[in-house]
Parts: sequence; structure tokens; C-alpha cells
Amino acid sequence: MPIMEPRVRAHVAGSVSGVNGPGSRRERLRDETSAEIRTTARARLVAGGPGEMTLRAIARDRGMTAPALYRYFGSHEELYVAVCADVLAELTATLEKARDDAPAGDPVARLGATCRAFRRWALDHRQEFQLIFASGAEAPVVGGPSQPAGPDGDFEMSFGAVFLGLFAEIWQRQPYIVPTDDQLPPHLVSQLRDFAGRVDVMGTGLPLGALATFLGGWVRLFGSVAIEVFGHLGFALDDAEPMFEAMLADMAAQLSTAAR
Amino acid sequence: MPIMEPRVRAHVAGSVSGVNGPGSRRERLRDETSAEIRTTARARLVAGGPGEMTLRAIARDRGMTAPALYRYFGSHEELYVAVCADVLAELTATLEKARDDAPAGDPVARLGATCRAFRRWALDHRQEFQLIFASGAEAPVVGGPSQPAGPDGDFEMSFGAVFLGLFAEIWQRQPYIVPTDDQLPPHLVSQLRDFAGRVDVMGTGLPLGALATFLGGWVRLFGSVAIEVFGHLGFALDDAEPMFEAMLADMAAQLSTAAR
DNA sequence: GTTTACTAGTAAACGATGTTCACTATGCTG
DNA sequence: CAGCATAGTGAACATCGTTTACTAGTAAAC
Repeated sequence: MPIMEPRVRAHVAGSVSGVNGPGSRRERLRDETSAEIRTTARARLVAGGPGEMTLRAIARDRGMTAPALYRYFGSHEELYVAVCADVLAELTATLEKARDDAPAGDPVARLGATCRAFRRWALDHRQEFQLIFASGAEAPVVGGPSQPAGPDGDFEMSFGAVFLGLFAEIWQRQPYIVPTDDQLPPHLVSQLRDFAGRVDVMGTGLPLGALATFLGGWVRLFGSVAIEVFGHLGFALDDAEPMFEAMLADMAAQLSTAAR
Repeated sequence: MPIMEPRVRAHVAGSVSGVNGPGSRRERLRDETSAEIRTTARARLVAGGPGEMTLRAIARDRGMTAPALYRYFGSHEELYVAVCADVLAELTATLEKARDDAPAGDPVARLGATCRAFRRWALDHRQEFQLIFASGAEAPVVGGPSQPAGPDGDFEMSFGAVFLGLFAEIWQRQPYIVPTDDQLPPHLVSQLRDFAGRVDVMGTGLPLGALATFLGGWVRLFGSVAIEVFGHLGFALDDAEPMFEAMLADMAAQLSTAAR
């Protein structure tokens, strides 16, 4: 009598003995089915909101029964986060493409293009945006298990790095005016120092003030997009693009103030 | 045989004939029970998230059975929005109190206090904040049924007016520098004109540029609070207060640039 | 090549949920 | 007092997440 039941064992790594490992036919089919399930789930999400993303309905759409899904995901919640990961990966890819389609020599323009792509994606994928950015599942807090961009433990970073990278790029090409450390509130300085230590893999030697500028930009970008997607500008505007562009222009101006 | 069943009739306006109208004992008890149900629902919300806000559990908490709740709310959804309305009213009251506790002669300080109260309330009521501001139920769009601040048809305005009123107050006391109409993108100007027409009840003669400043402030405020509550700053900071204060200071500075 | 082990899948069942329907007290109204 | 609207119950239905047998098919082992 084996210690682990077959089903559980299957969840560990596909197989425990033999050469049924990665690349095998079984493994491939399994991954395909898993991807199709996540796609079906996402289709239901965009069609009718998270409430329609039910195991039974997803299985029905695929011509299966609900318990079969448990071969691929340990619970409804697990499928949920898998879809989140998919969506986040897609968003990241979208942003990277927008960045790379912009002229390589003009990092500020690259940042602008990436920001616009973020807004466009959010407006075109409201359900997904809500799923990712307004979920009760709060992103891992700062002092987390310190996994260095693990499997997908660090939720945010995968695509947050796109923006941070752009800020670093801009800084390296042409430093802009940033507050000196003693112009920043001490409590912010210490937090920024920790943060810099955690992401110094970039090794770009960004001053803390530049990190503060980055975070400020992230706040403005996220805020502008979120307020529009959540409909909290609709009481005044039916098209928030001009305000978004004004925000971008302001940000670009701030990042174009030659510091030397 | 009556055209409408009793239960439905009860939902119309409490009673259709007789003097069982407002103020009657029945009516009072009914309103009390309704309020208790909403309170119970909200307690479950803060305790375990929206997923715990189930009709049967709420009824159980109150020592009733689920179908009884249908005497008070036509559906789960209806109870849901009733709780939203309660929360929004509480938030509005909190903001108004913060505003009125600040020195009457310094509207900029009053705005600052109100903004801080907004952030504080959001952090102390994360579930409620999420319920109200990140719900898929998008607030009524701009060109809505044009109900003039109806029963609670216009979701946002009840508390958005607090901020708009403060901006008007500041402007009246000491106008600040705002862009002229021809400095704004035309598409924004036309939208602002519509908006001004819709809220001119204030009759303060705010220029469109001041409305743009107000909206910009609302974007920054909401964005700063939302990004913190949703945990999308946690990857860098564990306490976003310094950044929030910096944002407030910047806003205050902008509103203190005497225009004449 | 047969046997063995594992895999993906099904069917049935349990408890919980939103909702409806038939029914019963209770208290207001004429 | 007679009549009726109201607040509430209990049973039922469909759906959901999840667990537990169980079965057919496929890969691996001897």
C-alpha cells in the first residue's frame, strides 16, 4: 500500500519514478489540457464576471464533469490564481511589446508607450484588470519570504520590473532632478533603502530619490487607470483619455529635467 | 383575487391603502429590522469578506430563516447594494465630520484633513472600501438617466460633492492658478462644460480649469488610497504614509498659488 | 507480451447556497 | 369582532464546491 494516493502523487510533479518526467507525451497532454481549462475559465470570466467562473460550468463548456478538473487544480481557488497568473503574464508581455515597439533611443517615449499600453489593456480587459488588481488576495507584503522572483511567488514584480527597468533606463541615459536623501522624509528613506537592497539586482545605482520618483509614477499610473476602469470618473467624464495624457505629459516633463 | 400578491405589494411602498404609511408602528419595526439585517450583513463582510455575506448565514446570525429576508430585500443582490449604500453614507459622514473639525477659515487645511480621513477610513475599512470602489457594478455613467441626485441613484455624488465643495470653497476664498480653457485639450473642455452644467447647482462659477484641477486631485487621491488598500505598493513600502503626505503637500501647494 | 501501475475521467453523494412556494400565526384595520 | 396584510417557517429545486468510489485506457516493468 503506497503512502500517497495516486491522485496526490500526480499533483506533486507529474510522476515520481520512471522517465515519465518533463517532455513525455503524458506531460505534454496534461499541460495542454490545463491550459485549455484556464482559457475556458478566462472566457467565462470576461463573458459574465467572476461569478460565472464556476468549476461545473467550466467543465461543462469543455464536455467534462467537474471532478475531473481536480486532476489539474487542487481547488477552485487554485484554478483562480492560475488564471490570475496567466493574465498577469499576458499583461507583462503586452507591456514589453509596447516598450520594444517604441524607439529604442528614447526611453521616455518608451515609458509613455508602455503606460498607454497599460491603460489600453486595462480598458480592453476590465474583468481581468479587476481580477488582478482589485482582488482581496493582497499581494505579498514587503517583508515576505524573500523569494528572489520565485516561480510566481512575487506577484507584482514580474511586470512591475518593466516599469522600474524603464525608469532605470531613463536615469542612465539622462539623469533627471530628484530629491536628495535629506529632502525626503526619513521614514521614506529607510524604506527606500530596504527596497533598493531588495532589487539591486539591477545594479544601476539609482539614487533613493529616483526610486521615490518611480514609485510616485507608479501611483499616478495605477491610480489613473484604476479610477477609470472602476468607473469613478464617469460622474464627470465619459472619456478620460485627455486627463490621462495630461498626466503622462506631466510625468514626461518631470523625467526630462536634465540634472547635469 | 388581487392583481399583486401581498409580498410584492409590501415591497412597493410599505402599504398601499389605509394609514399604515410612514410613521406607523409596523413601518418603524420594519425599518429597524431592515437596518439590523444590513448591519449583520456588514459584520459578516468585515469578518470574512464578501464570500461570507450569504443570505442563509445572515439569517442564521439573526435567528431567522433565509426566506424571511425576502420580506426586506428582493434578492441577495438587493441586500448587497443596500449595504453599499449604508457604507457610502457612513463614509460621507466621516468625511464631512473631518472637514468640519478642521479650522473653518482654512479651506486648504480642511481639504487636507478630509483627504487624510479618506485614507484612514479606507485603511480601517478595507473590505468596505473594496466593496464600494472596486465592485464590478460600475457607477452610473455620465449620460445617465439624469436623475438629480436621486434617492441614491447617483452613487458617487453624495460624497464626491464633499470634495468638489471643498475645491469650490478654496477657489472662492483665494483663486489659484488654473489653466485657461484654450490651454486644455478641446475634448476635455467640452466634457468639463457638460459636467459644469450638471453640477452648477453649486453656482460658484468655477472656471473649467478649476474643475480639471478638482478632477486631477480626485484622481490622485483615489489612486493613492486605492493602490495602498489593494496592496500594490507593498512590494516596495510597508507604510505608504510618507508618500501620501507628499502627494497632499504637492496638492496643497498647487492650490495655494495665488492667481490674483 | 503479458502484467502491473498509474492516469484521466465518470457517477453518485454531501453540505451549502439563492430562490420559490405553500402555509401559519400575529397583529392592524374597518 | 371579522377580515386581511404581514412576518415568518418549512419543504423543495437547481446550482455550486468537494469527496469518494469506481472504470477504462495507457505507459512502464518484468
